[in-house]
Amino acid sequence: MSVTMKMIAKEIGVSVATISHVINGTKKVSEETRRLVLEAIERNNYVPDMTAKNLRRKKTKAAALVISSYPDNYVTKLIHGVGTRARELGYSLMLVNTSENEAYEMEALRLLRANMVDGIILSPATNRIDYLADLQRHLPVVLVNRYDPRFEDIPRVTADDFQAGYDATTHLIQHGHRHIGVIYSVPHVTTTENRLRGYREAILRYGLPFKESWIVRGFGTTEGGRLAVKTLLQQSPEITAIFVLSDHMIIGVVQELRDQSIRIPDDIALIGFGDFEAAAIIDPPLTNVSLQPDTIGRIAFDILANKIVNPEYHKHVSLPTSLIIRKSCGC
Amino acid sequence: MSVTMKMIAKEIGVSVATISHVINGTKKVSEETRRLVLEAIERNNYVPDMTAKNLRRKKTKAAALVISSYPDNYVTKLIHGVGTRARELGYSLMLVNTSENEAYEMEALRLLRANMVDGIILSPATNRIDYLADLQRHLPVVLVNRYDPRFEDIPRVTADDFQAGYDATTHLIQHGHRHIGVIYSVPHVTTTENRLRGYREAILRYGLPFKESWIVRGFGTTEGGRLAVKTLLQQSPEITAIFVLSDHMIIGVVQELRDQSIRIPDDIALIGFGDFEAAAIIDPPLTNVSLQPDTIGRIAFDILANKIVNPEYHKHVSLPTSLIIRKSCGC
DNA sequence: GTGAAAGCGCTAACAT
DNA sequence: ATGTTAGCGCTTTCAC
Repeated sequence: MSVTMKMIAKEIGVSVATISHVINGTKKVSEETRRLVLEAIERNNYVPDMTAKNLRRKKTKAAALVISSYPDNYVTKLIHGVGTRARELGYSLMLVNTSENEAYEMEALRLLRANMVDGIILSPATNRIDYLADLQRHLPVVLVNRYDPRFEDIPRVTADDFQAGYDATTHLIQHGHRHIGVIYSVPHVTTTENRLRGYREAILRYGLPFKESWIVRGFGTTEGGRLAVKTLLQQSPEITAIFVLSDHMIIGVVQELRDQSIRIPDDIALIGFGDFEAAAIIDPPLTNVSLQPDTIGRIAFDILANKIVNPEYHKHVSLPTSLIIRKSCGC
Repeated sequence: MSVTMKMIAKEIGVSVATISHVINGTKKVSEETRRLVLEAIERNNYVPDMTAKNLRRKKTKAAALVISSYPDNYVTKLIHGVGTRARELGYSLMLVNTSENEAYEMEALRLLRANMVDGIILSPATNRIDYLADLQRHLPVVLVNRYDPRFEDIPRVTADDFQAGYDATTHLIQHGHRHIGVIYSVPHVTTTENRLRGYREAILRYGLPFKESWIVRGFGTTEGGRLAVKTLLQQSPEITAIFVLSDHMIIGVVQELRDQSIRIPDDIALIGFGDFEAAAIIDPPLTNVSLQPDTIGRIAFDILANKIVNPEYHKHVSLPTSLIIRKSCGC
């Protein structure tokens, strides 16, 4: 059995109230008693029970990160950013990976709603997050990456996906490409949609043709990238450049092109989304849109921490992206 | 304010006990009342308060993963494995990254000891984990990757680091290398020590020379790898092959060698530790020891789940590794 | 400066 | 089959 406050109290003949006060510094306690209490705590190796504290205080000093994605480089860094900032601000972090599964997500959210955490950072599986409007009334929520444009009052922090899509596409166009394919992985989310809008905007701007068949969906893994590019090249052999929206997929794309003896960037130029360490030493070095997921995570947690204190707090942040130019684009 | 069981009870004129029983299925309740209760729950959007439940039941159905490492590919996959298995078994997961900081680790463990979780999976910052002997009496703990050989009764799951080190080194030796360097990142942990033992064993076995200066420590990042290889080559120019013990560092190593126009594998052969997606398309493709961190994570959670139910449960698992042979070793 | 006691929202033993 | 009630270990008013 664990030692409780009551036992400590009895042992040194003070009240539990006093002990609580020296632990939390909630009231003045004489130096004498204070020492007595501290010693007893030390001696008994006493640790206050969190479950009791949580129940009584109606807060847990914990937050949850509910993320819906394959464990790629992007997500990894996001988790790291959130986790680090959480620790810095004295919060514990619950991690839920819902693997792009909406049912898991709703179940997790339901569980978290039960006062398990003081707030949630969520990267939802889809844009349709009506249930958030309700959840939000109970619990501070901040969205990362993906959001529902209809709910302007839920704070969010994202990369400027539109601009990133626009910039990457423009870069390809400036290299002379007129038939640019896109491989994305998750449909019906703002990240994908905004990047695609940027892509179309750039194409439109330069008066280039646009074909639905140049946009292909792939499973967000290496193998998924491989398959997707195979499909894309088969149905649209006129393609000379591809914009790949996930860091794991582009690896598969490179593998497949290589297997087919298609040269990068000579035959097909490539730009990826989400930079990662190895990109620089891949053959050829990959040009990527850099997203700073760790910064997104840190900022998201800061916003959450604010919103926990002040539920009215509300802020959107859209972070600039940058194009890390290496060789795969033809530069 | 949240709706409580009591309110539901009053609304439909049954006792809280009954409600608790229909929710938990702990006792037979008539179909009639059951329906009544369920409807009221639905109507009021009632969710049982976890903090109260946790306090009363003295368990949380949550586990913690305390990990002490840079967010490299290895850790990412480990987290994924643990997280997935946790969800499958109905547990929530708290994630604590202690960034190789022993003070953080102890603080986190202290917090977790306060009944926050039912068990802990820990990858400790160092081998000296005396405090674990005590912690373990309060809370089920299973170690991953790293352990303290003196505590045989703490369950653990690791890769067979010794064998992996032995195999990788042997492979290099068979390619004719006689001066093999090692770059590691974290000292005083069994992972590093066992890999190093494997390295020495192989060298001894083949009657090759051994020099302390061939073993160099680097910070476990890309930049750390860069610096370490610079040092290594400077102080021991006779080196013709390097065994790099972390996936991020080897990227820096490749970058640095390339910058110095040192050819891989002709001038320096390379084997890395911990395989990752991009390794296959790096120039040259990297030969790596494959570790299966996700499997380690899954197994660790299974052991923990067992130990939570039966504190006597006790098991060590050492997983086989394999050498993924590509080009950087000279094959 | 210190203590008594109520009560957070549940579960489970016990009574009916 | 259902209800009553005593806590779980803490925090926090209120009294002294």
